[in-house]
Amino acid sequence: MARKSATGRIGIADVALKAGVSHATVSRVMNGNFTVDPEIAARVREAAVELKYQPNPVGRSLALGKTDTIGIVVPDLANPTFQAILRGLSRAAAEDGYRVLIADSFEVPSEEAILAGEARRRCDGLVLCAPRMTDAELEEIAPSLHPLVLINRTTAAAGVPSLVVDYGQGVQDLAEHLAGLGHTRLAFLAGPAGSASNRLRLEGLEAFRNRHPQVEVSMLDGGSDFDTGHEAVDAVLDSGATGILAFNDLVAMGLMSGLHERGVSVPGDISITGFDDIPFARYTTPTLTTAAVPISELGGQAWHQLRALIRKEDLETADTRYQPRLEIRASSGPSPADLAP
Amino acid sequence: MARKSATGRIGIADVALKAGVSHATVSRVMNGNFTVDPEIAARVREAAVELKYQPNPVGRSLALGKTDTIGIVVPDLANPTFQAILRGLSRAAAEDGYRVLIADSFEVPSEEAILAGEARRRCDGLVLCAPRMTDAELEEIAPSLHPLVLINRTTAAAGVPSLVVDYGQGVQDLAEHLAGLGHTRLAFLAGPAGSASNRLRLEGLEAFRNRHPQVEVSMLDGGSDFDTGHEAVDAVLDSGATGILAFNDLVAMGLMSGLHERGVSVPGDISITGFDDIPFARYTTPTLTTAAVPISELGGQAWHQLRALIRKEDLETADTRYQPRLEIRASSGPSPADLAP
DNA sequence: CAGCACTGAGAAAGCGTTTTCTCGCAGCCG
DNA sequence: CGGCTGCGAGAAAACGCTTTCTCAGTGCTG
Repeated sequence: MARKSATGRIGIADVALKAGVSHATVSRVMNGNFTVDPEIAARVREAAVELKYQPNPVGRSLALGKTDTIGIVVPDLANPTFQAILRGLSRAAAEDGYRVLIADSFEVPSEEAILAGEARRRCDGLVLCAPRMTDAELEEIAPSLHPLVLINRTTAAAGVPSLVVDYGQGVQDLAEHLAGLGHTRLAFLAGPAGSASNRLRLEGLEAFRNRHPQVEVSMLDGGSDFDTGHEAVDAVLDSGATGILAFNDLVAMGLMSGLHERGVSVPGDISITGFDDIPFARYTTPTLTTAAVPISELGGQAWHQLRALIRKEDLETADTRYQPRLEIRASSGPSPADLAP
Repeated sequence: MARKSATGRIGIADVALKAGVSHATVSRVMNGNFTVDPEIAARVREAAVELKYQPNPVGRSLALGKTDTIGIVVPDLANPTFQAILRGLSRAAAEDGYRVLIADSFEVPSEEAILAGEARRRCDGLVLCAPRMTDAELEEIAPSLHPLVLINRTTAAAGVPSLVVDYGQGVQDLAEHLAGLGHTRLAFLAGPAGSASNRLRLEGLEAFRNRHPQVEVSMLDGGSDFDTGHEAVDAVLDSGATGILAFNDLVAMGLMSGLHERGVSVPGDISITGFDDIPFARYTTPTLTTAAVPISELGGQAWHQLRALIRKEDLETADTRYQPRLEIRASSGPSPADLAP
C-alpha cells in the first residue's frame, strides 16, 4: 500500500506520505538536520522505521557527488602481497565508513588504464597497485584519476602520493647476509620482466656487486609464484650457486619444495632467501629467511593518503619509502665450501 | 570553456552543446540507438572524443536502476579460503562486465546484517560468504537482500541458492584414510566454535565413529589459523593420538611446524591431514595430505547463480553441494604401532 | 501595535543519465 | 493536392535524493 515507487522499493516519498510531511523534511530528519520540530522528527523517524526505509545510496551519491567508495586496481588478486594490501586498505577505509571496489587486471597491462578509469568514475578515489603500464601511460592518465595513490610505483605526475617498498635495499641486505655466511656464488631468481619491483631488486644487486666484486651473482629467469620456483630447480643446481635469492617467498617455497624432492639439503647444501615475509614463511621447513615488508600497513597508509586527498587536506605528498627488515630464519646457513675443508 | 557543469567534470550537456544537439540525442548515440541520423551521430561521437566524455555511472545507475556491481560479505579477508572465493567471484563477474564491492565483517556477527544491507543497496546482488549470524537472523534478512547467494550456509528463506562444501564427507574420507593406514587413535583439532563448516565436520566424525567403534577419536579445541595449530602441539602430544585431523590446512601447517621444532617426525610418529588444499599445501615439507575443495570454482559458480537471479532466469535454485576430493600426500603414513612389532 | 528577525517546513531546483512523449517534416497514396 | 504514416530529434519526465529558495507564522522589540 505504501509502496508507490516504480522500482517497488520504498523511497523517501513513501515515508513523507506516511508521516504527512514533505520529502525535504524526511531528508532533513534522516540527515540529522536539527531545524526540524522534534515532534515531527519523531513522527518521521517512526514512519521510517515502520516502513523499514533505507535511503537509496545511488540517489544520494548523485545528489552529493560522492560515493563513499574507493577503488583499487591490482595486477593479480591471487598474489598474497596484493591480498594483504587489499585487506589493509579495506580495513582502514571501513573505519572511516568507506567501502572498496576491486578491479583485477589479470596482469594484462593494456586493461589497467580502462579498469582504472571505470573504477575511478564510480568511486571517490583510487589506489593503483603496482601498475604494469608504462611510465608514459601512467603519467598521462594520472591526472584524470585524481585523487590517486600509487603503491610500489612512482610517477612524475603531480599530486600523486607514492608508497614504495625499498626492494633494492632489502635484496642488498639479504645478499649481505648470505655473503656474511661465506657464500661467494649467489644467484637471483628474477621476477616478472615488466615489474617495477623486480627492477628495483636488480638495481640493488648491481650496487651489491660493486661493493663485493669477489662475490659472483648470476641471474636466472623466473616469475612470481610457486611453480616458477619449483621449475627453477635445474637452473639453480646448474648455476652452482650456494646462496639463492628468490624473487619472493612464494618462489622460495616452490624452490625449497623442489630441492627437497631432489634430496638437496637446505640450508646444508644451498641457502635460500625469500622476500615479503608472508605469514607462511615462518611455517615452512626449514623456516624461511626473508625480508619483511609491513605489507598490510601499506594498505592502511594508502587509505590515509587517499583520505587526505579526498578531503583536500593538503597532507604533504612526500612519497613514503618502506624499509624491509631482514628476518633471519633457518633456510640460510654457512656456505658448504666454508665447512668442507 | 566547454565545462559548465558544477562538478567540473564534463557531462552529457557539454557534448550536446558542442555537437549542437540535445542531451537526448547524445544519450541515444552513446547507447547505440540507431534512430539517429548517421551524420549527426558522427558529429556527436567526434564531440565526445574531443571532450574525452565518459558517462557518469552514478547518473546512469540511477536512471537504469542497476549498478553493474555485486557485493560480497566475508567474515575475514585474511582467510585464504575467502580470498580464493573472492578471486573466483571477481573473475567470473568481470567477464560479464560486473565489478565487486567487498565488505569484511572481521568475524563480528552483529556487523554482518548491517554490512550486508548497505552493500546490497549499492549493488545489484549479494554473495554472503559463510555468515556467522544465527539461522533466525539470516532467514529474516534474506528476503531484503534478494538477489542473494549463500556460500557454505543454507537458509529456509525462499529463492536463495546455496553453495556448500560437504565438509562432513571430506572429514570422513580423511578419517577413513588414516584408519586405513592402521591408526586407531585419532584427534580432531576443531575450528571456530560458531562456524557452520566446523559443525559439519563434527557431524561427519560422528558418522565415522559409528562406523568404526574401534577407532578412538578425541576432540581438541582449536581455531582456524597457523597459530592455533602451532599452539596445539602440547595438546596433540598429550592426546596420544597418532593421526591428527586438523580443521584446515593452515592449522595443519602450524601444527607440523610446531612438531618439527619438537623433533617429532611427520608422518613417522604422527600423521597429519589438513583441509581445503590451499596452494601452499603441496609445498610444505612433508607435503600435506588434505581434502581438496574447488574453492575458486565456488566463487565462479556463485556468480553464475547470482547472474541468473539478477536476470530473473529462473535457473533452478537447487542447492549445489561440492564433494571434497581426497588428496593424499606425504604427511600421512602408516601408524607407528603397526610398524613397531 | 507595527515592523522585523527568526524559525520551521514546503516547493522546487538541481545531480547526470535514460526514456517516453511530442511534434515538425518529408514522403506516399488515394 | 490533402491527409496519413513514419522517421528523427527536441522537450520533458523520471530515477531518489539533497539543498537552496521561499514563505507563512511566531515572538520580540522599539
